Amino acid sequence: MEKYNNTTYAILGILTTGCKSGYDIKQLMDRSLSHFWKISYGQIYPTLKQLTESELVTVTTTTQDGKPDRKEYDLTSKGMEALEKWLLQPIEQTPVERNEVLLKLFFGRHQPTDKTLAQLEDYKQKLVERLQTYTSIEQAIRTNHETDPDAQYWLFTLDYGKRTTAAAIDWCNATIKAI
Amino acid sequence: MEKYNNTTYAILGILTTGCKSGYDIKQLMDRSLSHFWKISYGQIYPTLKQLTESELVTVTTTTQDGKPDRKEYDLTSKGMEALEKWLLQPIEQTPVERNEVLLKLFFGRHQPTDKTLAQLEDYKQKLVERLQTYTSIEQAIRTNHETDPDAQYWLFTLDYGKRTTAAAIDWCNATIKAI
DNA sequence: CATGTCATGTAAGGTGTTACATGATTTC
DNA sequence: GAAATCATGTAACACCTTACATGACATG
Repeated sequence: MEKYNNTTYAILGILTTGCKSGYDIKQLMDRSLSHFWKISYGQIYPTLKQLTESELVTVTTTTQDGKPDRKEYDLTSKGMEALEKWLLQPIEQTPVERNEVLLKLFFGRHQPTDKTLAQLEDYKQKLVERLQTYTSIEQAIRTNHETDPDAQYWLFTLDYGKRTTAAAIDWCNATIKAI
Repeated sequence: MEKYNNTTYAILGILTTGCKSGYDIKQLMDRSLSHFWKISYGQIYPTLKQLTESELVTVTTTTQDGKPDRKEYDLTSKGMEALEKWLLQPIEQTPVERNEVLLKLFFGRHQPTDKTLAQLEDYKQKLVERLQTYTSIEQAIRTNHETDPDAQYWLFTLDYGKRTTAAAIDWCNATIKAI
């Protein structure tokens, strides 16, 4: 069995949720996975093509009136197997999150203090907005997917985002005070 | 003035701390910036070459007895200006941290519960180890760089790592209970 | 005598984004 | 009439890691 990268498995996984087209996949990603996995069309379409060639998915073109043609993708049993196998693989190593704010703060000595503070305030605001986004997503899942068997897991991942973001906001406040 | 990527500025910044060679830069990165910025030699050496060509740094080859030759890089005034200018630029957008654990958990419905729990336990352990690493780095900074004017800022970035990691550990515990 | 440290560098390949191209329909 | 939504796709380029190549000295 070939090996694929995580993004490919993400697409495979999303196809189990009812999303069928490249467009659908992008929608769900932006709405529900965006806080820990984000990809562009430039990745989605070529990956779907590749998955079709490897026979992990099949494709059907459907015509709709008033809307453009769609290509609908469905997992094959081989595709489902590949997904399940990947899920069971242990996670190698958590890659480092690159943080531009921390990078600049690391060299904060070469910057006027008021600029450093302004940057921290700005970052804090972005984090607060992010936290609000998470709350919106949470609401959306609770109302639109109440009976969805996936909902529970989706809320777990959201909770992660909420907790770590809240911790980052606390850090902003503490650091602003300390400077 | 040309534009460079953040990694290039990271290298420029590290050159202000007393590190002078590519090897030194890698050392400091691994020891002090590794929790929010990590790069390989495959990036460092070509970047130093490029910075020399752009005249942001100068290079001197020094011979040492018992050790290989070293190339020592020094910031030029043009280089220092570029660094300061970059520090003042506002941060565009915080990129999304890709998290394989969350990605798999998102599709947790297709995995046996005991496997999901095992993965969370594993992740938790890695986070605990990471927290310990941060504490070691903190100790190292407090003892080796007590009088260093950079130390304060380095400790701020470490505090970020500690707080967000602790929040992630809390999340692990809560999620393990909830499943 | 094997491993670790010090030290520099390149080539190949993977991964990803951005910008562009195309075009119909619906909503304000 | 403009903008948003729906929908697919490619080419160019940016960025980065891994593996390899080289070699001396020090430590156990």
